[in-house]
Amino acid sequence: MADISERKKKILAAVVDEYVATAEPVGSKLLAEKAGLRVSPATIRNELAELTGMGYLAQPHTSAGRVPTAKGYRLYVNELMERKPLSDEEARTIDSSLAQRSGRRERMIGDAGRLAAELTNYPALSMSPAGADTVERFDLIYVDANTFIIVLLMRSDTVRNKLVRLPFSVEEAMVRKICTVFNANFCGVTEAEITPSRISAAERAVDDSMGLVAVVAGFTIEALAERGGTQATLTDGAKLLRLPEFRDPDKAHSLMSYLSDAENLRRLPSVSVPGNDDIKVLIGPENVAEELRDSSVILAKYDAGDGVEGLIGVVGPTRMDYSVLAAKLSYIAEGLSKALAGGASGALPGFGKLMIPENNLQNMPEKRTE
Amino acid sequence: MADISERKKKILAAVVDEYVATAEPVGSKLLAEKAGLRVSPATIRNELAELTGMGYLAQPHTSAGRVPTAKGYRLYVNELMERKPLSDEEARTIDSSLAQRSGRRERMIGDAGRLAAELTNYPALSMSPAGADTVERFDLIYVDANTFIIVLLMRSDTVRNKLVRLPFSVEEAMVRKICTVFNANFCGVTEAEITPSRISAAERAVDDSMGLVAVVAGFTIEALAERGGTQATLTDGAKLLRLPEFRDPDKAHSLMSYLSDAENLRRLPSVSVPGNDDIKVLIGPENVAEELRDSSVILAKYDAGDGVEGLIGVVGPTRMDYSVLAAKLSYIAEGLSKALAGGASGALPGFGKLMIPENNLQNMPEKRTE
DNA sequence: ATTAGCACTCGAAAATAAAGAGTGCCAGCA
DNA sequence: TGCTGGCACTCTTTATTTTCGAGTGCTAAT
Repeated sequence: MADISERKKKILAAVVDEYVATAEPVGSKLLAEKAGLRVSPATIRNELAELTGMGYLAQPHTSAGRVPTAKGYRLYVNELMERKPLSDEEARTIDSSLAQRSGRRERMIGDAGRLAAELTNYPALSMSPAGADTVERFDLIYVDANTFIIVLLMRSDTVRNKLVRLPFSVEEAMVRKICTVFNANFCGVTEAEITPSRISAAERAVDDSMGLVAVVAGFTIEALAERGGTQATLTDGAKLLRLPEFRDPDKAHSLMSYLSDAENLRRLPSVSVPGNDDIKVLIGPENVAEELRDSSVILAKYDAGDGVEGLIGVVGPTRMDYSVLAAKLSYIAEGLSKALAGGASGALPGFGKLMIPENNLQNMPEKRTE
Repeated sequence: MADISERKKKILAAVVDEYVATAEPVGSKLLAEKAGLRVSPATIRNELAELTGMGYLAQPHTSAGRVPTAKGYRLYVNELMERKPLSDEEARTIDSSLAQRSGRRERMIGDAGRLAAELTNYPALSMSPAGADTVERFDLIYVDANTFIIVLLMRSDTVRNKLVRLPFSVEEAMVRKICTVFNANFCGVTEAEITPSRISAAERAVDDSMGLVAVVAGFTIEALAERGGTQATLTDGAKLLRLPEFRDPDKAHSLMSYLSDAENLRRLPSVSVPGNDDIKVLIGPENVAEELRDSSVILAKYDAGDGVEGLIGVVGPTRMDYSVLAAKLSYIAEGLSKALAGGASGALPGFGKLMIPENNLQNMPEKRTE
């Protein structure tokens, strides 16, 4: 890959930059002007022909300008592109947006996705692959004779709960006993380890003939299963339609349908690609899915705490400004990591910010500026 | 509106049916065959001309067939269309899909949306306008010296919680005291009623100098605000792109962008229209938003319990099969009402179904058949 | 009132023509 | 050997024209 002249690199970079900006195949004449080289179009043409032969460029038809191939983009991303730093203003926008909401973790991740979509003008996707979670502590709140609440404090510092209404009555002591048993036997346990036999054992231990233990265990399993799977969401898919490469409704439809299934999103980042590890770029055919063959995905890692890693990124055509997108996404990911570390699990969340008066005086729910 | 001959009605209905099916303007010859009338195309032409004059039909250009106007659709929806009952098979599909998931309320509503989208092949929207909620009961779970969990049991039978980590330590007694005070003073209270003065009073009552009361109050406000607003989501927006009327990418973009803002969705059903009250049909220009001017929305009411009403529906072009869509949506809405009433708040949720073994043996999360 | 007949309109699709951008290659020049 | 200007050629894009046909509105006859 390094067996490529300096001048060719410069030309390739210029082609990519130009094509990314205009979406039109770029020709020798334009390059002669724009690329910093002081050579004639004819010379450029020779170089272009060679680059095409090497597979970095392609031409839509015999008599058109050149367009980068996936291989061309790959080289560009790995070696050529200059890492553009964010403008101060953008950095500030991101900082403040992320600082604003120190709410629940899921919500912050969702918000980060929205932010990414807004800032990049591409559909954003956000994933939080919670590693196998476990219950840290069980609480059963006895409400009345036929109502109690299950509260699970998870190792991931999230809390799950469920209100249970019974068609018969139980005594508070019973609820307490169940709680104790669960805390003794099901803390730190993974989903797979909640076996029917262990449940029966617990049932015997508390002398439960009414299936209460089963209810609590069922909910626990549910909570673990939900946390165990990666959450993946797409924000603002409509933004695709603005792009010239998706003016063909069939293409747009195929891609958008594909992306609207969360299952597909989850599978997305499974490919491994050369290059930086904090930011992952999947270019066109590097994607496994047929539907993504002429689209690219840029993903940035963030740290969701406890060593769990999430991803936030954008989807778009192969023709994207990888350098600025990568910069923006890294910055967002970094900010998100900090926000999650600082806010959600560390010190008292937004202690200064959550104070009542301000919060309550602007009491219209969910006012977002867009 | 009733000043319209029986034959005209028949013809109008035929035009609508045909146009809905084919998306092509329909002409006199076809109508002469399809509509049950035993008259010649020429006669039909006369009638068509009159219907056009009355504003029920329009022709795209001088020499094309007729297309229903919004007014035409309105008449069709209100008087003409035959309420087609669902096929047994469809009914069964819906029943079983809804019965399957007896999870949390929000989840069920979301699932119903997905079901609607799948069954109708249109983007679905689901809204749950929870009326002003209040807290029924506060619980503070003391975890360790600098951690506790806030658990709010709401009147709507949902539970909200938050994990609080403190940068200093508190005693269990203190947490208990705060809990007592909140239960005494903030149960059944709306968001607006949580005033700074009441909070200060509570702070004095428990001798809180560290802002713990403020944290709990802040979370309470947040929970109330969130519940108070209508939740609205769109499922499967990509389905729009399959329709001929959205082959124009600009149209598609405009509508999809509009729909991807939840705020817009919330505003949607504010118009009141003539006709049945359980199912609401907004036809083209009856919609307030510019972006919806040549689209229609069909919404069915469901009962989310406690007299709170939600909506579930679909969005599409004005050319939709209102009768079958209305039927499907009513059925889903009805089923959802039952499911919510029976499962979530009534008896023990899915007592038989939630049993452990089956649930745990198929332990791959979220396997949905699609 | 209904119908057959017919001239007419107007869009969609097909056919044709013109324009333009960019290439590849060759021959000349440093 | 590498660069450059020149030039013929290719192939898309766009515009223009032509053709075709579906559907109408009107009139006159039943």
